[in-house]
Amino acid sequence: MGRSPCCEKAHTNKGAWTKEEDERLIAYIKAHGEGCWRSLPKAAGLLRCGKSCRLRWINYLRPDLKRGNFTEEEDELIIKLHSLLGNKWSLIAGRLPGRTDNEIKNYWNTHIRRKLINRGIDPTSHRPIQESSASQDSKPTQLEPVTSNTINISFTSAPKVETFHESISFPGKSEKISMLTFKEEKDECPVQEKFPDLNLELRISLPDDVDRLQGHGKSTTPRCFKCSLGMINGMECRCGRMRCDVVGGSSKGSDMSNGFDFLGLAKKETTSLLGFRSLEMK
DNA sequence: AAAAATATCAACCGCCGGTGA
DNA sequence: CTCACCGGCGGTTGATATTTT
Repeated sequence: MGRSPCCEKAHTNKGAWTKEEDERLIAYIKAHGEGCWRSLPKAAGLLRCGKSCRLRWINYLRPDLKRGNFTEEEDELIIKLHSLLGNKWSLIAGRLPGRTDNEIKNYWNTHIRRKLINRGIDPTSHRPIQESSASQDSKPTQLEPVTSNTINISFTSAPKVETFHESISFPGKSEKISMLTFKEEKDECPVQEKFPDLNLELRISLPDDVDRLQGHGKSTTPRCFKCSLGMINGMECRCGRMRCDVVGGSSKGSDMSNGFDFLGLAKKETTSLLGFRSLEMK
């Protein structure tokens, strides 16, 4: 069963907006406010799709838009936000009053990318190009096979965040997983210095076994995701019959196939990409 | 001056998550 | 729980403007 189209395409205009259409849209929103984009075109007497109206309003007609060239400060802020957030244009736009996600996205693709490349910086990973290309491709997050039995998870696009290595081994598995884990943001943060009001509210944390991290005990049993979220032994726990926080649990209880294969790490051929950032963002 | 190449950016498309019936 | 609807997002396209040859 397919989804119905957002509007009647046969009777809608497409392409550039005319001045008259703009005026109608502005007048309608001034009178009735934003909302219910689906019914707006009809109510406003526009032969446009609701999405098209929304886009036009958000990106070009809104009175609080800044327009004009980006300042050097805005450039740097965009670069820094991009290094932290990746292509989350709406989040980036949220930190630049008067700028839209579309505008920033276009500006990034046409100006900033080139600017960074000229500086010798890979615009995707925000690392020096040589280093970046040496570590495989330019995806923001990736699994890099380090040795035949070690998998390294790196978060290449967050250079300002201090990381430390952590090795995790799984019973019955020959692989050892070496993770780059986030400690906390370093005290010096140019973005915050320059923009003290900036509240990035970024918390990157995959809850993990505290004992293991602190070196207490010899637990090598991975918790299921739900347990990691503090749902130990609850209905939500999918680890199987064992307490999944039991130190050195039995092969049954610790078998990855029995538990929650978080991020698919149990797979031997782990060459797929990890959407770490998207996990955290959503 | 004209043609070709390149840059810019407004707009579209398809997908996704939230929500309510 | 499922389904449909809606708003929102990110990637991409294509028309137009500008620069280069």
